[in-house]
Amino acid sequence: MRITKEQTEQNRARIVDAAARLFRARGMESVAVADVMNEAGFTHGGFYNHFSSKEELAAEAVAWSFRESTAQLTEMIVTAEDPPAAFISALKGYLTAAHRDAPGGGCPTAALPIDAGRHGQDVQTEYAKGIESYLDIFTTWVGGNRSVARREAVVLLSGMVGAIVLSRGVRDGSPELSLEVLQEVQRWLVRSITTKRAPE
Amino acid sequence: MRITKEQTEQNRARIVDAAARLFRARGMESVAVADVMNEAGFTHGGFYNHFSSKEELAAEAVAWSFRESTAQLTEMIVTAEDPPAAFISALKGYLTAAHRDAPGGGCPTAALPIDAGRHGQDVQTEYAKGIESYLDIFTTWVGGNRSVARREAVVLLSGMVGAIVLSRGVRDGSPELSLEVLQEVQRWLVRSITTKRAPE
DNA sequence: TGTACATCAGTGAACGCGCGTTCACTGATGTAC
DNA sequence: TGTACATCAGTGAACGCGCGTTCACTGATGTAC
Repeated sequence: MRITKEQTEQNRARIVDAAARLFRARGMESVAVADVMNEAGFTHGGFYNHFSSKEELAAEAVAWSFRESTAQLTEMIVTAEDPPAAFISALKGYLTAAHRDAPGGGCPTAALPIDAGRHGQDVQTEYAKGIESYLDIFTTWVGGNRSVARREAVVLLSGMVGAIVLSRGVRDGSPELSLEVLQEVQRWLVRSITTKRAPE
Repeated sequence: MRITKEQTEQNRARIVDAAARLFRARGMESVAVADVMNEAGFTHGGFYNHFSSKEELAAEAVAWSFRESTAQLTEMIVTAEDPPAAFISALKGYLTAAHRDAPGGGCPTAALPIDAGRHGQDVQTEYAKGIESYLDIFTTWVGGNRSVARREAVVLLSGMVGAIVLSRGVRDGSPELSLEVLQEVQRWLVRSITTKRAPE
């Protein structure tokens, strides 16, 4: 059952993509190699034709999800008629119940920080690179002096990530609190960006 | 080898305490029942004399860690000469490498949001109650109009939690970024509270 | 271009190991009288 | 208060199951000539 080289590459990509989704949705520990292979449409035995270990897959899946999600964000902003407005609108969309409830296709920054912290160098390196790419996008669109914007970006990203992880943590325990967190941080975020832009 | 009733209660508490530490440090999935029992100084067989399942322990451990950590915080503020200053100082201490590197004895809000989100009702309920108790403390010490203070508390807590989880996620992958996040969010936090207190 | 062999992606069974949970056993505590 | 039996927390072995990883096998693709 040997397969075309291109087909092999495609299959490998399908595995990474499946892992990227499952890991964000259910956590790296709770997803088995067999789950990933099954999600990708294969039996689990073939896994080691592509990867030397689950850890290696984890690092690639982290890189993959950041690439996908930063590309989406950039695309959304750049193709808009009013990019700065689209940026704010994207950040607002980040802090919604829809994003909270769909971690598998959502932001890896918010889905994986704790899992990343508990994994090895490779995973953490990819995670850190991913965060930097988010910060770069934020810094660009916050505008103004670049080093000031960078600081603002760090604060914005922290607030947004904190809001998502908290809202997910209490979702079933206190749905009101979960929504309150999203709403208040969204309000704060819009206020922060617009006042930064038009000071006084 | 039957044991005194009081001794039984103490032993149970030791198990919960060990779990509370290990779960925050390494995550609920990665810590085995046998690890907890061993940490508490027992063999693992006796676990089910105290708890009906690991899940039940998880819910109790969450409640326990919040009780411990909010009590510490309150104590620290209330016994200080200048409580409002002690509050700010406590928040600053939250955003340090020391706290980042000691999740086992640190804030459960920052250590467990994602684990909590992936667990059952009981765990999430305890987690949500814990967050509310944190928000109550924040709301009190932020001061001013209570509903405004509550909003401020939600934003502060989100920013702080986001900063800690991010700094932990990139610690080994990018130590500089890890510190940058803590530092910038700390700066933002102090600015937020002090300007709120003395507006212009 | 055609042929013959080597390669290797996918399959499905298997291996070891660790985990949550159960169980038989022990002997000191708790309790009924 | 003293005695006799029941209870039950702790021990250590065991059970089943799921996991990461390995392996023998297959047959179409890749390659050397």
